[in-house]
Amino acid sequence: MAAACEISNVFSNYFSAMYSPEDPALAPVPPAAAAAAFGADDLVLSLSSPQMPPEGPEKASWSREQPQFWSKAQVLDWISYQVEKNKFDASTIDFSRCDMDGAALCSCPPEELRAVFGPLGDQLYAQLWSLTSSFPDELSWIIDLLEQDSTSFQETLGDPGPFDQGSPFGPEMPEDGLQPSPYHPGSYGAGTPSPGSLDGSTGSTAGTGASGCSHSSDSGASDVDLDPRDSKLFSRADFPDSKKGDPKHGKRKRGRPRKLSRESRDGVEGRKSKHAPRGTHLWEFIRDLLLHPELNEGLMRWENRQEGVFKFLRSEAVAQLWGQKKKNSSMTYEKLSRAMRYYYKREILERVDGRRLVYKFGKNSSGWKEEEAAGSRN
DNA sequence: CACCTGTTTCCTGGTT
DNA sequence: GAACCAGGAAACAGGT
Repeated sequence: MAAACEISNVFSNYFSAMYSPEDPALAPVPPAAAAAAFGADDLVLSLSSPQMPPEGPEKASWSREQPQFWSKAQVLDWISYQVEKNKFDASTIDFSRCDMDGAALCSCPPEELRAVFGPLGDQLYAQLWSLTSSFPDELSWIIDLLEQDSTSFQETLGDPGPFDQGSPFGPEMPEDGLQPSPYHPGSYGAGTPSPGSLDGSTGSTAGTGASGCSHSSDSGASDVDLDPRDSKLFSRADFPDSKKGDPKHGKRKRGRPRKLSRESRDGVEGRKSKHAPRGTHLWEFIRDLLLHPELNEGLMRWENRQEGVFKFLRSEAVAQLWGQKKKNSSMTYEKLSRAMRYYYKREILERVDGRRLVYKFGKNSSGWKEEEAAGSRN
């Protein structure tokens, strides 16, 4: 968090060093201003409306033009906006390589962006793409990664070897449940790409998504929550009035709020065929996290592998990750845990009384046992 | 289109 | 008081 707080300073210094503030049109929106425009809580990953610039009088100049036509200042402005929004540790950025205009930026291959921005590079690339074209599915690259990983993971369940006990994170997972990973708590993944195929992507996925708040105007929202009556797009923290117990309507109605009609949604955003493929159930997602420390990064751990007992180490982070998988940025541990509790009845999970954040796989779950994982999937 | 499943979202109330 | 836990209620999305 401290790193995130320093971002403003880092960029301010850099901007003031590079540009004099004589051109107000090009003067970058101070991150603080952007933050104010959004509300502090919105400085999280807003993957699916990443291009949404700060609103209001301070509206960013880059938002009015195609990236190809951005000036260097606008490029920096945009980068600063992304960094701030993602609470990325700006100190890891090689600023000397940020001196480019929009055209140069657009011609940067993802590897180059990754080299300059680290884990944020993939994100920037995606955002840039979404700005330059009508990027059809903003989160798909991340979700695809997760899906791919899930698939390959399923396919290689027969060889869980290094992931089971002896994961790259294994040694950092002391039984006391303290923060094991080398990355910064609270910004997991952002600084330390996992080894393996997901590397920065997973890191940035998790890191950004979990970097603090459980809501943003992102994919989940952009996907379906655009109904102005639905307070979710401008969710609770932004509009105190829309909080539970909306003063206008007294107590809030029970149950899940209605969402935007399908037609309206399609009008808003021509989504590609979506189909959360079956098989991506919550308990499987949890199981996969446990079996696959590369995705896990200290989010959860086995308490007793033989018994199928596990514990959430960073409950909100797991919820964020689940939310990202489901393209739902407003996922919280509260909600995730409700879904988990439904598994008790179905005996996919068993209760573990008296232990917080601890669950146990039940007899109707599968694939988590060492034998199952070690053998083929049957 | 109805129905089912698996969540998701909220809520009240209790516990740690 | 915050973070969890429990579980009811209702809505939603995808599948059949």
